[in-house]
Amino acid sequence: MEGLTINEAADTTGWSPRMLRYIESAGLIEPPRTPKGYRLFGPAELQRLRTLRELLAGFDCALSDVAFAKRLASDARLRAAVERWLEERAEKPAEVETGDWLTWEQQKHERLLAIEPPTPRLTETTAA
Amino acid sequence: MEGLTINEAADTTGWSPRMLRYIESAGLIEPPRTPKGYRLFGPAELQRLRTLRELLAGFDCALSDVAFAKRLASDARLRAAVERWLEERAEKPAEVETGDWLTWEQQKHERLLAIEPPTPRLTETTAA
DNA sequence: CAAACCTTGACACAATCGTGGTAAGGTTGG
DNA sequence: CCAACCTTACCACGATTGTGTCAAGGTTTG
Repeated sequence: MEGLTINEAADTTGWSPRMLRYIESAGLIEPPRTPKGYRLFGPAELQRLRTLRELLAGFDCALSDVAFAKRLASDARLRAAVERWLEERAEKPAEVETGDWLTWEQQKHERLLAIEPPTPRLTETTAA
Repeated sequence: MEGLTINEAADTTGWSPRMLRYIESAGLIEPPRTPKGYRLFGPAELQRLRTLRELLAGFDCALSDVAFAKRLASDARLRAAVERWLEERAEKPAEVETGDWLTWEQQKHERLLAIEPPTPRLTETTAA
């Protein structure tokens, strides 16, 4: 047979069998199966699992982070939206002072009212 | 006072003041402060906050996901590591003969070490 | 056949995330 | 001066993540 079973894979990668299933459920690996449904971990999967370990430990990030990175890599719309948001830099309204700022300030109260939910919170410390 | 205070910003963005502080603590916004430490939300911050709302709702992702995306954008080494992991595709070693795959494993190991050097990916992504 | 695997599913539990609330204290402005 | 803001720092609480363990049942193999 070509590939390690889940317990053997656990031994060689340092993950527990439980975690191997969990990682699969998170969409980060996809080991092939035998006709009867047994997972078979080939060299590629094993390498991926070891590298994943180093990745998480070395950069102190979470499985869900890598899962999101995968989503980013495969969903162009999501990636574009996130990039757009990140590039919306927080620039100070320094040059708007010429008058745009005043206009904006004047409109601020209108905008306050424009938010449809009648925000029942007028003071932050609402007794509950 | 060139900017809204936290409660005004909360009203215009739909976030609670509590969440505005939380989002800041997550590193996703960085509103300037008055000399005495009061946060001041300018138009850019407010826009960012509204967009963030749409982003999370529209793609059903979490604040921590966006925070990680920001990390990805600003940390080239992390980005390279994650990309490398994602590209380590589950290329099936075809029909690996029983004696072959150990060598293959070893070669892969060497291959990994080969790309280990700090990949001077200097493609700065404008983020800091 | 029976032991030793594998599968999915569930219960459990610490840690963290997302969110609200409150307290103690400084700042602002009428 | 005093009410209404702001600040940080906690406590609380449901939801999710990460992880172990166990149960019920199918599979492989000595």
